[in-house]
Amino acid sequence: MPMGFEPADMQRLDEVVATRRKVKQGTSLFNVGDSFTSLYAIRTGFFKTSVSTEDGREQVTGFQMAGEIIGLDGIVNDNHSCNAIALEDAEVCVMPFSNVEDLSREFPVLQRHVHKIMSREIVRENGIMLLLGNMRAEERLAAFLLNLVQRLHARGFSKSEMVLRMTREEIGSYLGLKLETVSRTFSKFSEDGIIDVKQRYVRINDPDALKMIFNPQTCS
Amino acid sequence: MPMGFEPADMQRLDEVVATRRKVKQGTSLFNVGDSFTSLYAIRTGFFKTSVSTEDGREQVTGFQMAGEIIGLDGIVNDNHSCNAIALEDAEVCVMPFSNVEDLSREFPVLQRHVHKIMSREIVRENGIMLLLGNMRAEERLAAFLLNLVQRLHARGFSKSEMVLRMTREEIGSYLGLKLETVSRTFSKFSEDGIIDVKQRYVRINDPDALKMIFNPQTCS
DNA sequence: CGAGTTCTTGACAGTGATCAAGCGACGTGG
DNA sequence: CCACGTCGCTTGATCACTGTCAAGAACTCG
Repeated sequence: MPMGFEPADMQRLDEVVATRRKVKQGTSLFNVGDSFTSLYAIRTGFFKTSVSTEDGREQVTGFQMAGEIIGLDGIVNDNHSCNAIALEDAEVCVMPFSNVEDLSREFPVLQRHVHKIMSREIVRENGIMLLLGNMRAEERLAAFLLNLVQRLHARGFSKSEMVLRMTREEIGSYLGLKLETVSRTFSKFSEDGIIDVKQRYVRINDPDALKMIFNPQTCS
Repeated sequence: MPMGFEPADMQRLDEVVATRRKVKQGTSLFNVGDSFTSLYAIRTGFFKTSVSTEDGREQVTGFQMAGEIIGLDGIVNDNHSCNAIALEDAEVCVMPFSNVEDLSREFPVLQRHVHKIMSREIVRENGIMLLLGNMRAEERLAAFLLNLVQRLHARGFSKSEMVLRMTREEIGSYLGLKLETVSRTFSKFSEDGIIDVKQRYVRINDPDALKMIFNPQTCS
């Protein structure tokens, strides 16, 4: 939720959230073609969003965690254009979009917040396009790990350790790689001592080395 | 501009546009790091937007033509995170974002319009991620040509002919390919009789063949 | 007309995909 | 508690697509 509200307004702003909804691991919050009614704020759990070609090739478009918003894809056509699937048991706040729009007109700070969330998503996707269009496998995975651990750290988790919620195949789909390449790249990072990997568990031993792979200029 | 306005409102809505601005071919409307103040509606001309890695690799994130909106990337951080460069002499309507927000609160139909524009951009980028992550060179170029000619046709141009405003290198950057691969793929399509190419001029002889390459399922 | 840019084409190389096999972890049911 | 089956992960061998390097042609614009 955005900062900068008058306490008196907080109660009104609670009105954006209609209900909560639990989503079991492996089930979808929404799918391509579902009619769009609401945005969802993730309270707990972990999601992936994906789109597909007609012939079944899947592209994971993002991994979302607590505090992030999903469903923005549905606004333009009143139908969702991607799938949102829980990678672990999750709970979301259902925010009917008409409520969001009504209250946005009343509270400029909420209006601004909504605009920033959408703009942030556009900028994030620009970054992924750069990754998919220009980077090599090692750079992609380094960027992915740094991004993930940074977001987890912002939520109070470790700066260097994490348990991945997604499979190698899902990571590969997100990064435009095959699962074997993801696995091999993990192994290489591990052999180089940059990380420790054991299945879903990853420990980053040398974050600077990852940053160097991701971005050789910034010798931080 | 959005449909469904009362004529009486039209005059107020003109207030979103503060000024017009001409942008000469090869110059930028804004660059990474420029402070964000306005969205821009393209009146005439053709733009590319791009982001870069620190070490100078460029990713074209989109090509924009008359009627489309650029600058949405700037909202989240009050700074632009991509470059917008005119590929031909252009003119844009400058829409100070504070005007957009103020009038959005007054006119729900404008508010809805703004939200749809941002959502459309998110969905478009999802599609590019799918292209960059999963498609082969021929599929990427077929998708690109079909998309471009469709947008031009919607603006009253030919359904089958076009003059590209961008170089092979810029197409390649957008599609995650090198310019030589773009050129070779053009040549292959031409040898197969699917298109005629002569430098920037492209004529689509067999749109169905392109659709088949792009999406083998839909045997339209 | 000429310089520079853009495009095409060829030869070769490299990154990551594909195919294949085996291992390890996890969960379920006996 | 253990056996077994499934799913996910790792690793090896080979292949293919696209990238790289290079040269020359065609076009553009001052």
